[in-house]
Amino acid sequence: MGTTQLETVPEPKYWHLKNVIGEALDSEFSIGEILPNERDLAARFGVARATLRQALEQLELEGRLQRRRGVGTTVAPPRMGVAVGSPRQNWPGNDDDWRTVDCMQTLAPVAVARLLDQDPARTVHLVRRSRVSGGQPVAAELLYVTESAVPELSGIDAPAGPARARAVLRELHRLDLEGEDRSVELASARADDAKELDRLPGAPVLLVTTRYFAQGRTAAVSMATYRADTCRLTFGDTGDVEIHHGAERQAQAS
Amino acid sequence: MGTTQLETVPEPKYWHLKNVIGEALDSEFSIGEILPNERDLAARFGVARATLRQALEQLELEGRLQRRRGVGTTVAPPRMGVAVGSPRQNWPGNDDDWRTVDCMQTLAPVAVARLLDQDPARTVHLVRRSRVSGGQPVAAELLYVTESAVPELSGIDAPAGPARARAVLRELHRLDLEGEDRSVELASARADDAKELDRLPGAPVLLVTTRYFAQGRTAAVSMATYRADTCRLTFGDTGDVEIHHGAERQAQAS
DNA sequence: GAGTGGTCTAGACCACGCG
DNA sequence: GCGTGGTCTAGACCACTCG
Repeated sequence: MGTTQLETVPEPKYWHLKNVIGEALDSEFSIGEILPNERDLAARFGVARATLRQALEQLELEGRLQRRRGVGTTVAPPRMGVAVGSPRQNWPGNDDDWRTVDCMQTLAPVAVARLLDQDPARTVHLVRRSRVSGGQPVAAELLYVTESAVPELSGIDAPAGPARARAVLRELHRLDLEGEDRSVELASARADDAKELDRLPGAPVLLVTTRYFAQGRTAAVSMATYRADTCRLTFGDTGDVEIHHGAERQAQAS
Repeated sequence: MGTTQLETVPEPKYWHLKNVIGEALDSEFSIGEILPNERDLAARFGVARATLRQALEQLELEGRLQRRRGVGTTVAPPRMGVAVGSPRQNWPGNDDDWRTVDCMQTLAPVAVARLLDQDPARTVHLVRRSRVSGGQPVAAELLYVTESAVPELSGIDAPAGPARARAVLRELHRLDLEGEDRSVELASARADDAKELDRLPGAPVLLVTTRYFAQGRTAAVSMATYRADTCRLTFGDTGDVEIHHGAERQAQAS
């Protein structure tokens, strides 16, 4: 990465900087390599640190850099493809790479109650799961299950921990899944999700909301929060993929 | 929106600010209403403008605010649900809300050539389309079509404009679509896409990459860039949706 | 304790939209 | 021309990680 002077064009400096550094990442750095620290980089490019940071933020958003406080900035590996709802990915049974955390009985937020098409005053089972892929935490999920979908659990009072969560998932799995309904949007990580995903609060995430239908009703709603910097969500019945990576930058470059 | 003092906790000011303003948006503002300008707001909350801006940026990322240079900051309407690939949404025929822009013959970027499983030295048809929903531009698409998928066009030399684009789509539509393959990831808008989407370069977008299979091969690849601030991508065969909105904030609030 | 990224400040000027 | 948000600066201090 040279000490190149920025041009004097009307384009923002941070935009140039982002492109210059982005190209340097492709040609002069390898995955996992650590960059010089922000103060040095800023001095080298002759800009204020805040400006340099604006460029790095963009590159991090695009999944090309990873920054950790107290450690440094490293070159990120290509985003990993994470399968979302191809062959009933999340419907229990395939505990693939989901780790069941715990379970409690609570009131669903009104927005979730609406998705469940249920009275907000009725309690639901709330199962928390987290998904790990390639050794990295990639998603935190809140799974809201209506009590009517898993009636056998009404009497059970297992401790509100993993055991109970597994019981709920087991009962849920007994149902015939009739369909699902999904949406994806950009959000920022809530404090607790951020912690679980090893990010700072407010980090960009992809919020995947799924409704599961069974017995002619909405049986459960999942709100899964995926790290936007490290994940590429994949859909589709052909479960191969993993072609598309790294070099896609050239298709998307300015 | 009061002149509330920020607490003296170790949480970042901009995070508090974001929450405070976010709550004010729900309770004291209506959609489309304009907020006081940044300098006033910063003074009112007793913070530097940069700090206030950090909070507003987050809210904009979450689709709750809309900021336009030279105009001001307004309260954004709830994100619109945009159907992505339920009943062959993009496969020609349904010109739904897609507007065909133009078409040219060019070399595909190597990443796209790889997705097409084709020699990067072979040219492709590149159709540009843009999608409008609710009067707003929501997506810009680059559709790469292999020449072998639409052989009838080899001899044609219509002017490289909309007419030619429509011809390509027409031929493409003749094929039997055998399957598709989709991925969604966060990206930042390239300069030209940004312009088309009425955003600044680098604005956060959802990049939807789709491979279309026909005749046992990959016939086309679409790279569609959706505004992340205004769109919620919806999937699934039950094409209703539009329940889930606004109030979901309570499900996602810190 | 040294070094990193994260937050925050108080200014300045620029680019754009609109009357 | 005025007011808006967008960019940029040069500093300061904080929170975290690690040797």
